[in-house]
Amino acid sequence: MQQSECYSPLVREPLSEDSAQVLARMFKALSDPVRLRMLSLVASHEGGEACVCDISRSFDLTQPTISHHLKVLREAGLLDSERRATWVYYWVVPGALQQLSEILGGSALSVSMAQ
Amino acid sequence: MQQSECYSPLVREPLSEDSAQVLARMFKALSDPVRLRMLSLVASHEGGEACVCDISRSFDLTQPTISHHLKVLREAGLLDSERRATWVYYWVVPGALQQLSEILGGSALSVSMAQ
DNA sequence: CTTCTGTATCGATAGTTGTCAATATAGACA
DNA sequence: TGTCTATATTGACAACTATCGATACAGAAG
Repeated sequence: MQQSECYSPLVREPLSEDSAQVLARMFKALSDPVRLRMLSLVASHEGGEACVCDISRSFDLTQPTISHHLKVLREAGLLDSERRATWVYYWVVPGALQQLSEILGGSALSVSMAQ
Repeated sequence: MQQSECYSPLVREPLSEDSAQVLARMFKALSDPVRLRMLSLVASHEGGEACVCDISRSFDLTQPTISHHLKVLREAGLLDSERRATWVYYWVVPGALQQLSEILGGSALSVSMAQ
């Protein structure tokens, strides 16, 4: 199996400014420990979704702050949400994490032979 | 092949605060369009490495700013560097990108069936 | 309509960050 | 030694962000 052909986009050629812009926004959403834990909590929650009340219980932060972080994750395209009666449920946008994963790692050995 | 068994760590269970801290630092290094392009430029450069002079030529930024971004990427564990005579060369730390990739995506379908 | 609960938005503030000009450092070469 | 080039560090500043308290909004239940 050839390796030089299956590099990730990031390694195959320099990112365009536009691509970098979009990607940076997604990574920025992941650049906060609280948001990473939120995303992981939602992703690993039963049924693949969690309401804000579930999430709030896991963090020692005020409710507006929780809401703010969820908004950042939603606007980055990582979470989606829906209101059901009194509660709002969040889930991971299908494919979003895998898309980022592929951009970074692509194939297994992408960068390991650079040196 | 079963899918529910090969989820990425992030999807399998809620991240610990410590893990989130470490991960967030790496993602923060990727959260700037300039740094993403720099990383990509180095990774895709001939021989897997580039000197600062190569990098500088691709950005409309002052030299101190270039140097600052490279430092952030180095301190996040994504780039390493070495001085050779007058020039300083940077390369991607082997495995760094793939590690991040695995945490995000794990297996192919990790999140796509959440809904 | 009123009240209660869950969630979002607003406004303010302390802390962080991207950028630059100025300066310092390291090595090559006279 | 001194000078030149490549890179790093320092200091300053504007822009951004994480957080909070106060307030607004949405739906359920009286």
